[in-house]
Amino acid sequence: MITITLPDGSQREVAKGTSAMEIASSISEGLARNVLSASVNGVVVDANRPIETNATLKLHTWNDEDGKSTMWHSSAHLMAEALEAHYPGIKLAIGPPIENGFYYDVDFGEVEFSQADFAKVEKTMLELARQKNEYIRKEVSKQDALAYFTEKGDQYKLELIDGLNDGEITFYTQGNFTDLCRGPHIPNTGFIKAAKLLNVAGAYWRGDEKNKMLTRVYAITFPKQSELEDYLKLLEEAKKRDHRKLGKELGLFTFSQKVGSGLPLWLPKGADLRMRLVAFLTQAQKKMGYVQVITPHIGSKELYVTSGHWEKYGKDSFQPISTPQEGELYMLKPMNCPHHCEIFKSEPRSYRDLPIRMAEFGTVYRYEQTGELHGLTRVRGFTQDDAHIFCTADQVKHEVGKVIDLVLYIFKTLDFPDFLAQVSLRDPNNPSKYIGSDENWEKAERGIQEVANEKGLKTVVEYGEAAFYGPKLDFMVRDAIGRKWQLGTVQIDYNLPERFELEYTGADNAKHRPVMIHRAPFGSLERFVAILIEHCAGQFPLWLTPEQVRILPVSEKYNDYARKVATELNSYDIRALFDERNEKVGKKIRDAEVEKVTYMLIVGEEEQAGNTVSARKKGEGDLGKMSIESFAQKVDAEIKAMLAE
RNA sequence: GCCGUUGUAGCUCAGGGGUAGAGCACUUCCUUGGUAAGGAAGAGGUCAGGGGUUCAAUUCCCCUCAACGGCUCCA
Repeated sequence: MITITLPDGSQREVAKGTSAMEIASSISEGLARNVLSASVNGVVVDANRPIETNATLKLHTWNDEDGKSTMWHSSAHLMAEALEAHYPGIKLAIGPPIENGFYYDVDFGEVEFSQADFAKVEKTMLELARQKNEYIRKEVSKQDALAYFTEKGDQYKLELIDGLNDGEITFYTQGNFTDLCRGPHIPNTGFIKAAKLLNVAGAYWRGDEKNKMLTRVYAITFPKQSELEDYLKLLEEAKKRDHRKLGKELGLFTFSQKVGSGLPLWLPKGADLRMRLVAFLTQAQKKMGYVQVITPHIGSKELYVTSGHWEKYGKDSFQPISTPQEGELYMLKPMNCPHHCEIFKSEPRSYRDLPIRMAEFGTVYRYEQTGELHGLTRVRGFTQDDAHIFCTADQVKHEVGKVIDLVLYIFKTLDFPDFLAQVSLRDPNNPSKYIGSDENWEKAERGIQEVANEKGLKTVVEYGEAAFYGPKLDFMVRDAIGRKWQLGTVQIDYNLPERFELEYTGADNAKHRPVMIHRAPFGSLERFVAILIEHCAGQFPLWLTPEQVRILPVSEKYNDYARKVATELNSYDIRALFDERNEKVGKKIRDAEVEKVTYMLIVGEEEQAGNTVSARKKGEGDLGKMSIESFAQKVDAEIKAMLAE
C-alpha cells in the first residue's frame, strides 16, 4: 500500500500502482469524468499512470491551467492526426500548448495550406475525437525512435530525438497517429468536443531565421461547444478594443504612406490627449523633484561612439546624416541618455547636488523591421517620458522606490490594475558579460528586489534578462488581444557614467562616479496611449478625454444658448463643444454616445428660460436638470476625485 | 528581413475581362424636433503603384509598396 496526500491534506491508502484516475473515481464519478491529468509530487503526468510510491496528488481538470495545457497538448496531436489524414507525407515539427490553445509547426512541402482548408481539418478532428481514442504512452529506445521517424521521413523529429538521451524517450499514440512526446496527455480524445483553427503563420524551425520556415497552425479546443462560442465572442469583443481601430474612429492618430511607415501622425484629439498626459506626468514629476531639460533630435555620431550605442546598434539603426559642406556625421537620436550625460557634465557636480533627476519628453527614432511595425505599439519615431537619475550607489534603492511610487500613482490614476513587474537580473552562469563591480551589482540587484517587494509589486524574476550595464525592472501589460508589451522601465546603469567619465565631488573631497538610473513610467507615449485606448475601450477617464461635454440643442433655435453654455463651461476649464447640426436630438445623442463623449447636455426652450441644462451621462442616461454652475462643479469634483493621490 | 493573407469612395464593405455599387459620413434643401438613427436631392473613386497578357484589365499574371496575422529582431 502507498499513501496519497490530496491538496486538502487528507490522506488515502491505496494499492501500489493505482492511477490518479482510479483515485478520482473513488472520490466521485463526476470528478473522474473531468480529470485531464494529474500532478504527482508536483510533476504533471497522465491521469492513468500508475503511482508507485507515497505521493502528493493534485487532479487537473479544465478549470486549472495544467488541465488546460494537457488538453491542448493532446489537441495538438489530434490536429496533427487530422492534418496527416488530409495531407499525407507532411513533416511535423513541434506542437506545444500555449496560453490560449496550441499550435503545430508543419512542413507542408509543396502544398499550400490556408484558411480555406480550416473547416475540413476541424471536421476531421471532431470525427477523430468522437472515436474516444486513448492516448497510449510507450517508452522507446533511442534506436527504435530514430528508426520510426527515419521510416516516416520526418527529419524534424529525428533532430529532436538526436538531442534526447536514451531511456527518456516516449511516444504517444492515439488512433493511427504516433508522435514523439514527453506527455502528459488526456485519457482519450473524447474530451475534445469543439475545435477551431485560428490562423496560420510562418515560423522558423527552432526559431532561427537561418532555418527553413515552417507553417505554424494555431488552433484551440474546448470540452464544450458553448465554450468555444464564448471564446470566439471574446475575440470579437477584443477586436473592437483594438487601438488601431479605435484610434481611427475617435480621430486620435493616423498614418500616411507618404510620411512613412511607423511614423504616427497625431490628430487634434489625439494630440490633446497626449499633451494632457504629458502635463499630468510633468506635474507629478515636479513634485518628486525632477528637473526638465530639452535636447535636439539629432546628435553627433561621436556621441554614440562614446556611449557604445554606435558599436552595438549602429548597423541596425537609421544611418547617419551628414552636413553638406563638412561631411560631419549626425545620428537621429535613438535615445536621450547620452545627451543627458553631457548636461550632467556641463558643470562640476557635488554630492550635495545628487540625486539629479533629469527629465525630458524626448522623441527618438529607431529602425524597426517592416514586419515588426504595429499600430502605435511598435513605431519608428516615438516620444519617451524619459528621465535619468544621477545618484550615488547608496541612493539607488531609495530612488528606485520613488520611481515605483510614481508608476503606481500613474497606474492607479488611470485605473490600470493589471500589470506585472519583471525584475531582470544577471545570468549567474555568465558573469563575464556584465560590466561594473560585483559589489555594485549585488547591491543594485538586492535593492531592486527588496524595494519591489516593499512596494507590494506582483513580480517575476528573470535571470539573464538584465542589460549588460545593470539590472532592470520592467512593467508589463497586455493589449486587447492578450499580447504582452513592456510599458514602464527602470534600469540601473554603471556603464554610461563610466564611458562619459561622469563624476562628482564627494564629502571626502575626492572624485566619485555616480550611478545612473534610466526610467520611463509610460515607456513611450505612443505605446502607452495604445494600451490605454485598449484598456478603456476608447472610453477615457473624464480628466483625460478630449471632449468631456457635448451640448445638444433640441433644435437650431437654441444654438445661441448652446454656444453660451459651451463658453461658460470653457471658462470653468471644461472641454465642451456643441452640436449645431440640423438633426433631431435623438440623432445627436446617438452620435455623441457612439463617439464616447462622457456628458451630453440637452438644451431647449425650458433650459434656455431657466438658464439650466439637462445632463445625460454616457451609458447611464438622463441625470435631470441643473444649473450650468452646478454641472460644472459636478464635473470638477469628479475629476478631482480621480486625480487624488 | 522571412512566411501567409489583404488592398474598390472619408469609413465599413459588395462586385467582377466590356472602363464601378451599397450603407454610414459629407454638401444643399425640406423639416424645428425633448434623451440612441426624420425626409429628399447632390457631390465624391486613374478600383494601392508599376509592368505584362488581351481588341479591351479595376477584374487574369508578374513586380513594388502598404496594412494585417505570425516568425526572427528589439535601445
